[in-house]
Amino acid sequence: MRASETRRQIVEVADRLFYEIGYEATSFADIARDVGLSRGNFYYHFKTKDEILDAVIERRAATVHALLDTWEDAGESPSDRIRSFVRILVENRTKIMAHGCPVGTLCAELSKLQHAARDDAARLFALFRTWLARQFVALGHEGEADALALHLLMRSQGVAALATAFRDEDFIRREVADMEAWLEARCPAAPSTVSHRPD
Amino acid sequence: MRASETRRQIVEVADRLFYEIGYEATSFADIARDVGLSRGNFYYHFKTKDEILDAVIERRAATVHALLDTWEDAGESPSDRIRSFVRILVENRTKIMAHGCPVGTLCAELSKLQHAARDDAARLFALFRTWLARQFVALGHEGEADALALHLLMRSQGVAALATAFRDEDFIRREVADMEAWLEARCPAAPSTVSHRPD
DNA sequence: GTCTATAGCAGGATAGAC
DNA sequence: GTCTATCCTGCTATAGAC
Repeated sequence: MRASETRRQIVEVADRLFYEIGYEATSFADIARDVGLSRGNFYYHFKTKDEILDAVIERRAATVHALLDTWEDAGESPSDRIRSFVRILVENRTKIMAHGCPVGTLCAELSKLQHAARDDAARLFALFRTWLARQFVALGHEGEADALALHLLMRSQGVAALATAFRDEDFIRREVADMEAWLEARCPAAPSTVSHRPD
Repeated sequence: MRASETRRQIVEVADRLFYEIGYEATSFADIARDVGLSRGNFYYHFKTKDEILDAVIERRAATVHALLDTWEDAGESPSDRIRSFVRILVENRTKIMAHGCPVGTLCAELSKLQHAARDDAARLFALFRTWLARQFVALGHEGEADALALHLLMRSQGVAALATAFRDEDFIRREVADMEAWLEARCPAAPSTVSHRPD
């Protein structure tokens, strides 16, 4: 098999295992087994575990970019696009209840390990942050776009964390509906009469 | 030294290390070193790592109970008490930016490891949940007290997660102020004119 | 109750044959 | 590019002296 294809498979499997059982808990043997490789051959493709982590983070960044592009194209209005972001919590509820948010849990794990790739993982959050902020700017919230973006990111992280702890699907749906109502209050079509700060 | 005192020290050190570097990443050698014990002697007190984990979760539950009791006694009104809960995010900001929320990160880690103590850790969340719900009942929100409690827990988890990723103290303060405003709108003294559901 | 010594195993990583 | 065989390290855990 071509090296690039084997490499791609390794990163794909590692991405899944890092998400499902965590970076540290995933061993070379686990990845090799799932790819169908011997442990020895593994090192032809990746010299260290850190290298695989870098490749996985890069892959996730590409996935996030693709996702944001899809929403950008599909959403008629900025608020439709933001709604797409909010709704992934419901769409991915099964995985989230089992393993949390892929970005949030990786960041948390790498932070504790004081891993060098810690900031690279945080940059995945930043992708959502800047994209959301751009949508809020388009909605006319220039001065507070970044704060609103962080607020929404914060909520989605909180929902993911509690959904994992309590495994409560109704809770996810309730909070997503709440985020949509919050968003509705900030659309130019139905402007809030009180304040533009997150509440 | 008395066995019970040594045991207490082990649990105290393990509690700190599990928080700072994570359960799996913490080795017996780490704990033994910080306590000032030989690795061998360790097993006189705890037979397995899981036993230490159980003791740490028990210790954290006691800490949470003590904290809730303090707030219960100190807070003049239920909303004062809830405000105490919200403000730990600011008070513990340095530790939270470095290692996240002790409860949330433990739950996340044990979930990924599919550890048997997973649900015991989630029960730490439940302590806050029922306590907060009781305060909301006292504020006259009987039917939605649990949903409001979960909403506040969700927010605090989200803030902790993003604070760890971005290490942004201003973000924490802004969101805490926001939670206080949200709470203000739900106090009988200044009732919300729109709805009692979290928004 | 504390120590040293050590078993036993799994992980990351390497060498070299094919 | 893939394999087997192997090394080293660090971990959990045990045995037994003091």
